[in-house]
Amino acid sequence: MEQAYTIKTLSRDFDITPRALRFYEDKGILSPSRRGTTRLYSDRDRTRLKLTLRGKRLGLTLEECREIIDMYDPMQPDDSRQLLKLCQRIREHRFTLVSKIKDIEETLRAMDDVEKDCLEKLARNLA
Amino acid sequence: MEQAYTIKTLSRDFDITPRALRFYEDKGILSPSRRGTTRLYSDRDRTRLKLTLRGKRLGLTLEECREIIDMYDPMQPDDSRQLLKLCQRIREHRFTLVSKIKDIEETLRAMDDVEKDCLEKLARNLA
DNA sequence: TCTATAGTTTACGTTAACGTCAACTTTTAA
DNA sequence: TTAAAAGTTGACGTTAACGTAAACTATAGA
Repeated sequence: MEQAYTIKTLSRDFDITPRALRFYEDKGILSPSRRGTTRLYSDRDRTRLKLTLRGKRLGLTLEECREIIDMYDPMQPDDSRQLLKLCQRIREHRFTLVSKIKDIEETLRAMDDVEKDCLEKLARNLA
Repeated sequence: MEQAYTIKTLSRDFDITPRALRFYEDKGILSPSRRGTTRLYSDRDRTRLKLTLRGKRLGLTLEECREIIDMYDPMQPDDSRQLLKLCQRIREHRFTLVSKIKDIEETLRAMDDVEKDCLEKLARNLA
Protein backbone atom coordinates (compact mmCIF):
# COMPACT_ATOMS: atom_id res chain seq x y z
CA MET A 1 0.00 0.00 0.00
CA GLU A 2 1.11 3.56 -0.68
CA GLN A 3 2.60 5.24 2.32
CA ALA A 4 2.40 9.01 2.73
CA TYR A 5 4.84 11.11 4.73
CA THR A 6 4.50 14.55 6.21
CA ILE A 7 7.27 17.04 5.78
CA LYS A 8 8.26 16.76 9.42
CA THR A 9 8.59 12.99 9.53
CA LEU A 10 10.54 12.93 6.30
CA SER A 11 12.90 15.65 7.51
CA ARG A 12 13.39 13.77 10.77
CA ASP A 13 13.99 10.47 9.01
CA PHE A 14 16.71 11.91 6.80
CA ASP A 15 17.98 14.53 9.21
CA ILE A 16 17.45 17.52 6.98
CA THR A 17 15.29 20.62 7.42
CA PRO A 18 11.80 21.13 5.98
CA ARG A 19 13.29 24.09 4.17
CA ALA A 20 15.58 21.75 2.27
CA LEU A 21 12.65 19.53 1.26
CA ARG A 22 10.73 22.51 -0.11
CA PHE A 23 13.86 23.62 -1.87
CA TYR A 24 14.27 20.23 -3.52
CA GLU A 25 10.69 20.53 -4.68
CA ASP A 26 11.47 23.88 -6.28
CA LYS A 27 14.32 22.20 -8.09
CA GLY A 28 12.02 19.51 -9.44
CA ILE A 29 13.52 16.67 -7.45
CA LEU A 30 10.48 15.96 -5.30
CA SER A 31 6.83 16.39 -6.22
CA PRO A 32 4.65 15.71 -3.19
CA SER A 33 0.88 15.78 -3.53
CA ARG A 34 -1.26 17.95 -1.28
CA ARG A 35 -3.95 17.40 1.29
CA GLY A 36 -5.40 20.87 1.26
CA THR A 37 -2.28 22.95 1.34
CA THR A 38 -0.11 20.47 3.21
CA ARG A 39 2.51 18.44 1.41
CA LEU A 40 2.27 14.64 1.33
CA TYR A 41 5.35 12.78 0.22
CA SER A 42 5.07 9.36 -1.44
CA ASP A 43 7.42 6.40 -1.38
CA ARG A 44 8.72 7.52 -4.73
CA ASP A 45 9.59 10.91 -3.23
CA ARG A 46 11.29 9.06 -0.43
CA THR A 47 13.56 7.03 -2.65
CA ARG A 48 14.30 10.04 -4.84
CA LEU A 49 15.30 11.92 -1.72
CA LYS A 50 17.52 9.07 -0.61
CA LEU A 51 19.24 8.99 -3.98
CA THR A 52 19.64 12.75 -3.90
CA LEU A 53 21.37 12.71 -0.54
CA ARG A 54 23.62 9.89 -1.67
CA GLY A 55 24.53 11.91 -4.72
CA LYS A 56 25.29 14.93 -2.57
CA ARG A 57 27.62 12.89 -0.39
CA LEU A 58 29.52 12.04 -3.54
CA GLY A 59 29.86 15.70 -4.46
CA LEU A 60 27.14 16.01 -7.08
CA THR A 61 25.10 19.18 -7.40
CA LEU A 62 21.35 18.97 -6.93
CA GLU A 63 20.92 19.52 -10.65
CA GLU A 64 23.19 16.57 -11.43
CA CYS A 65 21.34 14.47 -8.90
CA ARG A 66 18.04 15.28 -10.56
CA GLU A 67 19.32 14.48 -14.03
CA ILE A 68 20.64 11.12 -12.98
CA ILE A 69 17.62 10.20 -10.91
CA ASP A 70 15.26 11.17 -13.69
CA MET A 71 17.34 9.16 -16.09
CA TYR A 72 17.10 6.06 -13.94
CA ASP A 73 13.51 6.55 -12.93
CA PRO A 74 11.53 3.32 -13.34
CA MET A 75 9.56 4.53 -16.31
CA GLN A 76 12.01 3.86 -19.08
CA PRO A 77 11.00 4.60 -22.62
CA ASP A 78 10.30 1.93 -25.21
CA ASP A 79 11.96 3.91 -27.94
CA SER A 80 15.16 2.15 -28.99
CA ARG A 81 16.88 5.40 -29.68
CA GLN A 82 16.23 6.62 -26.15
CA LEU A 83 17.18 3.28 -24.67
CA LEU A 84 20.52 3.35 -26.42
CA LYS A 85 21.15 6.85 -25.18
CA LEU A 86 20.41 5.72 -21.66
CA CYS A 87 22.91 2.88 -22.00
CA GLN A 88 25.55 5.32 -23.10
CA ARG A 89 24.85 7.67 -20.22
CA ILE A 90 25.16 4.72 -17.87
CA ARG A 91 28.56 3.88 -19.32
CA GLU A 92 29.76 7.45 -18.79
CA HIS A 93 28.38 7.66 -15.30
CA ARG A 94 29.94 4.34 -14.41
CA PHE A 95 33.25 5.65 -15.61
CA THR A 96 33.18 8.73 -13.36
CA LEU A 97 32.11 6.61 -10.41
CA VAL A 98 34.92 4.14 -10.96
CA SER A 99 37.46 6.94 -11.17
CA LYS A 100 36.04 8.32 -7.96
CA ILE A 101 36.68 5.00 -6.32
CA LYS A 102 40.24 5.19 -7.59
CA ASP A 103 40.62 8.65 -6.08
CA ILE A 104 39.45 7.29 -2.77
CA GLU A 105 41.73 4.27 -2.94
CA GLU A 106 44.74 6.45 -3.64
CA THR A 107 43.83 8.59 -0.69
CA LEU A 108 43.48 5.53 1.51
CA ARG A 109 46.92 4.34 0.47
CA ALA A 110 48.45 7.71 1.33
CA MET A 111 46.71 7.60 4.68
CA ASP A 112 48.14 4.19 5.36
CA ASP A 113 51.63 5.54 4.83
CA VAL A 114 51.07 8.43 7.17
CA GLU A 115 49.55 6.16 9.78
CA LYS A 116 52.53 3.84 9.56
CA ASP A 117 55.01 6.67 10.09
CA CYS A 118 52.89 7.94 12.88
CA LEU A 119 52.82 4.63 14.72
CA GLU A 120 56.54 4.14 14.28
CA LYS A 121 57.23 7.52 15.79
CA LEU A 122 54.96 6.70 18.68
CA ALA A 123 56.80 3.45 19.21
CA ARG A 124 60.15 5.24 19.29
CA ASN A 125 58.75 7.72 21.76
CA LEU A 126 57.85 4.92 24.10
CA ALA A 127 61.25 3.28 23.85
CA MET B 1 66.45 19.63 -7.53
CA GLU B 2 63.61 21.97 -6.66
CA GLN B 3 61.38 22.75 -9.58
CA ALA B 4 59.50 26.03 -9.77
CA TYR B 5 56.29 26.63 -11.68
CA THR B 6 54.69 29.80 -12.94
CA ILE B 7 51.03 30.39 -12.39
CA LYS B 8 50.27 29.83 -16.05
CA THR B 9 52.01 26.48 -16.40
CA LEU B 10 50.45 25.21 -13.22
CA SER B 11 47.00 26.30 -14.29
CA ARG B 12 47.52 24.65 -17.66
CA ASP B 13 48.82 21.44 -16.12
CA PHE B 14 45.79 21.07 -13.88
CA ASP B 15 43.28 22.74 -16.15
CA ILE B 16 42.16 25.42 -13.74
CA THR B 17 42.32 29.20 -13.95
CA PRO B 18 45.03 31.42 -12.44
CA ARG B 19 42.23 33.04 -10.48
CA ALA B 20 41.58 29.71 -8.76
CA LEU B 21 45.26 29.36 -7.83
CA ARG B 22 45.30 32.81 -6.26
CA PHE B 23 42.10 31.96 -4.48
CA TYR B 24 43.62 28.78 -3.05
CA GLU B 25 46.49 30.88 -1.82
CA ASP B 26 44.06 33.21 -0.04
CA LYS B 27 42.61 30.15 1.61
CA GLY B 28 46.01 29.04 2.85
CA ILE B 29 46.21 25.96 0.68
CA LEU B 30 49.12 27.12 -1.47
CA SER B 31 51.98 29.39 -0.46
CA PRO B 32 54.13 30.16 -3.49
CA SER B 33 57.29 32.20 -3.08
CA ARG B 34 57.91 35.31 -5.18
CA ARG B 35 60.43 36.40 -7.73
CA GLY B 36 59.81 40.12 -7.48
CA THR B 37 56.05 40.23 -7.49
CA THR B 38 55.49 37.08 -9.54
CA ARG B 39 54.41 33.85 -7.88
CA LEU B 40 56.62 30.80 -8.03
CA TYR B 41 55.06 27.51 -7.08
CA SER B 42 57.14 24.68 -5.61
CA ASP B 43 56.76 20.92 -5.90
CA ARG B 44 55.12 20.99 -2.51
CA ASP B 45 52.54 23.46 -3.81
CA ARG B 46 52.03 21.15 -6.74
CA THR B 47 51.25 18.10 -4.68
CA ARG B 48 49.07 20.13 -2.33
CA LEU B 49 47.15 21.34 -5.36
CA LYS B 50 46.79 17.82 -6.65
CA LEU B 51 45.43 16.64 -3.33
CA THR B 52 43.08 19.59 -3.19
CA LEU B 53 41.57 18.83 -6.57
CA ARG B 54 41.22 15.18 -5.64
CA GLY B 55 39.42 16.23 -2.49
CA LYS B 56 37.13 18.47 -4.48
CA ARG B 57 36.20 15.64 -6.80
CA LEU B 58 35.11 13.72 -3.74
CA GLY B 59 32.88 16.56 -2.61
CA LEU B 60 35.06 18.12 0.06
CA THR B 61 35.09 21.87 0.59
CA LEU B 62 38.38 23.73 0.16
CA GLU B 63 38.51 24.20 3.91
CA GLU B 64 38.17 20.47 4.49
CA CYS B 65 40.83 19.83 1.87
CA ARG B 66 43.19 22.20 3.61
CA GLU B 67 42.62 20.64 7.01
CA ILE B 68 43.28 17.16 5.74
CA ILE B 69 46.28 18.11 3.68
CA ASP B 70 47.83 20.05 6.54
CA MET B 71 47.20 17.09 8.78
CA TYR B 72 49.01 14.75 6.45
CA ASP B 73 51.76 17.13 5.52
CA PRO B 74 55.19 15.47 5.80
CA MET B 75 56.22 17.40 8.85
CA GLN B 76 54.56 15.38 11.53
CA PRO B 77 55.07 16.33 15.12
CA ASP B 78 57.15 14.33 17.56
CA ASP B 79 54.75 14.95 20.38
CA SER B 80 53.03 11.68 21.28
CA ARG B 81 49.84 13.47 22.14
CA GLN B 82 49.66 15.03 18.69
CA LEU B 83 50.63 11.80 17.01
CA LEU B 84 47.82 9.96 18.72
CA LYS B 85 45.37 12.64 17.68
CA LEU B 86 46.54 12.27 14.11
CA CYS B 87 45.96 8.51 14.25
CA GLN B 88 42.44 9.08 15.45
CA ARG B 89 41.73 11.61 12.71
CA ILE B 90 43.01 9.08 10.21
CA ARG B 91 40.61 6.48 11.55
CA GLU B 92 37.68 8.86 11.19
CA HIS B 93 38.68 9.97 7.75
CA ARG B 94 39.12 6.38 6.65
CA PHE B 95 35.63 5.64 7.87
CA THR B 96 34.01 8.38 5.81
CA LEU B 97 36.00 7.35 2.75
CA VAL B 98 34.97 3.74 3.11
CA SER B 99 31.33 4.71 3.44
CA LYS B 100 31.72 6.80 0.33
CA ILE B 101 32.95 3.74 -1.51
CA LYS B 102 29.87 1.92 -0.27
CA ASP B 103 27.66 4.71 -1.59
CA ILE B 104 29.32 4.38 -4.95
CA GLU B 105 29.04 0.62 -5.00
CA GLU B 106 25.33 0.79 -4.22
CA THR B 107 24.91 3.24 -7.06
CA LEU B 108 26.81 0.98 -9.40
CA ARG B 109 24.58 -1.94 -8.49
CA ALA B 110 21.46 0.12 -9.18
CA MET B 111 22.94 1.17 -12.50
CA ASP B 112 23.56 -2.44 -13.41
CA ASP B 113 19.89 -3.21 -12.87
CA VAL B 114 18.76 -0.34 -15.04
CA GLU B 115 21.22 -1.29 -17.73
CA LYS B 116 19.99 -4.86 -17.71
CA ASP B 117 16.34 -3.78 -18.11
CA CYS B 118 17.41 -1.42 -20.78
CA LEU B 119 19.23 -4.03 -22.81
CA GLU B 120 16.36 -6.48 -22.45
CA LYS B 121 13.93 -3.93 -23.80
CA LEU B 122 16.26 -3.23 -26.68
CA ALA B 123 16.46 -6.93 -27.42
CA ARG B 124 12.66 -7.21 -27.46
CA ASN B 125 12.47 -4.23 -29.79
CA LEU B 126 14.74 -5.96 -32.24
CA ALA B 127 12.77 -9.21 -32.15
C1' DT C 1 -14.27 27.34 21.11
C1' DC C 2 -9.79 28.56 21.64
C1' DT C 3 -5.06 28.02 21.60
C1' DA C 4 -0.88 25.56 20.45
C1' DT C 5 1.30 23.27 16.80
C1' DA C 6 2.39 22.43 11.94
C1' DG C 7 2.35 23.99 7.85
C1' DT C 8 2.51 27.59 3.96
C1' DT C 9 4.41 31.43 0.95
C1' DT C 10 7.40 35.38 0.20
C1' DA C 11 11.50 37.42 0.45
C1' DC C 12 15.82 38.72 1.82
C1' DG C 13 20.47 36.98 3.88
C1' DT C 14 24.63 33.96 3.70
C1' DT C 15 28.66 31.15 2.45
C1' DA C 16 31.66 28.88 -0.86
C1' DA C 17 34.18 29.09 -4.89
C1' DC C 18 35.37 31.26 -8.03
C1' DG C 19 34.34 34.72 -12.67
C1' DT C 20 35.01 39.10 -14.44
C1' DC C 21 36.36 43.54 -15.05
C1' DA C 22 39.63 47.49 -14.27
C1' DA C 23 43.76 49.68 -13.61
C1' DC C 24 48.44 49.03 -13.06
C1' DT C 25 53.29 46.93 -13.27
C1' DT C 26 56.79 43.80 -15.11
C1' DT C 27 59.02 41.09 -18.09
C1' DT C 28 60.17 39.26 -22.50
C1' DA C 29 60.88 39.27 -27.43
C1' DA C 30 61.50 41.86 -31.67
C1' DT D 1 63.52 50.88 -26.96
C1' DT D 2 59.17 49.64 -27.31
C1' DA D 3 55.08 47.05 -27.73
C1' DA D 4 52.90 42.73 -26.54
C1' DA D 5 52.26 39.27 -23.13
C1' DA D 6 51.96 37.89 -18.50
C1' DG D 7 51.46 39.06 -13.96
C1' DT D 8 49.51 41.75 -9.87
C1' DT D 9 45.96 43.68 -6.68
C1' DG D 10 41.45 45.28 -5.59
C1' DA D 11 36.62 45.06 -5.99
C1' DC D 12 32.29 43.76 -7.38
C1' DG D 13 29.25 39.95 -9.61
C1' DT D 14 27.36 35.19 -9.67
C1' DT D 15 25.53 30.58 -8.63
C1' DA D 16 24.27 26.85 -5.51
C1' DA D 17 22.08 25.44 -1.52
C1' DC D 18 19.97 26.47 1.72
C1' DG D 19 19.03 29.67 6.56
C1' DT D 20 16.09 32.81 8.63
C1' DA D 21 12.49 35.93 9.63
C1' DA D 22 7.75 37.58 8.79
C1' DA D 23 3.16 37.17 8.16
C1' DC D 24 -0.43 34.16 7.47
C1' DT D 25 -3.44 29.69 7.50
C1' DA D 26 -5.08 25.27 8.91
C1' DT D 27 -5.97 21.81 12.07
C1' DA D 28 -6.00 19.06 16.10
C1' DG D 29 -6.49 18.44 21.00
C1' DA D 30 -8.18 20.39 25.72
